[in-house]
Amino acid sequence: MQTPPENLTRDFFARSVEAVARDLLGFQLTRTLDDGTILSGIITETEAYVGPEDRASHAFGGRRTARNEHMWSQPGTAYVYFTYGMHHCFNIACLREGHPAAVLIRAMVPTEGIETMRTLRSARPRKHPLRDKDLCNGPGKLCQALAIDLDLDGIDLLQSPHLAITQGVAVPEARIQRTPRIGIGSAGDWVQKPLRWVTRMDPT
DNA sequence: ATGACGATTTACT
DNA sequence: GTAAATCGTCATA
Repeated sequence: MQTPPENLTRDFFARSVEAVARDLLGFQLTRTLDDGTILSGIITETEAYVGPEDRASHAFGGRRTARNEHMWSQPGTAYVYFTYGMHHCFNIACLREGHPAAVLIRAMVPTEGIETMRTLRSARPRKHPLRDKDLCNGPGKLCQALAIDLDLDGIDLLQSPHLAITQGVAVPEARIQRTPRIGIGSAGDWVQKPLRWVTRMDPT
């Protein structure tokens, strides 16, 4: 019998977004649907959006709008946005209230509720059946697989019955790769900064 | 009011 | 590798 996963504290998110992005690797993300279905997985890829100085951030230059309001919220708040007319992305606010920093959760390895995730990911007709490894290996895919949409924008991850993060396995530095962020068009110096963290959950 | 664009994904050549 | 899908958001007017 294992001890239940330890819930995170506010302090975990009240740190630099880089530290949180790194430490979230290996942690468990759990979504509870309204019908009680549990969906969860182990986080394997994150990105940090640092603050007003970050040209790739929605909050660059101190922009504060209805969409990105929850980047500015207290640490542990979900920031969910809709993009490309069809995808959602899930982030978590970090550091402190009033400072727009957030970690984008880009990918996870699904561990529970896989068949439900496959159904959610196949809402639209699909050419080929989805392999497990393709369910949550991208920020839009992960949101679709977990039924994360704007309803969850602004929720507190330390309080929500719908979405939670719990401590998982420690991931050693040797298993972590840092790279520039994905999909950043033009953001000057910020394009190249190594603000993406990736790990592999399968043995090498 | 309008237009360009996007922290993406999928299918096709 | 290239392109289409698809629409809310934001800056400009």
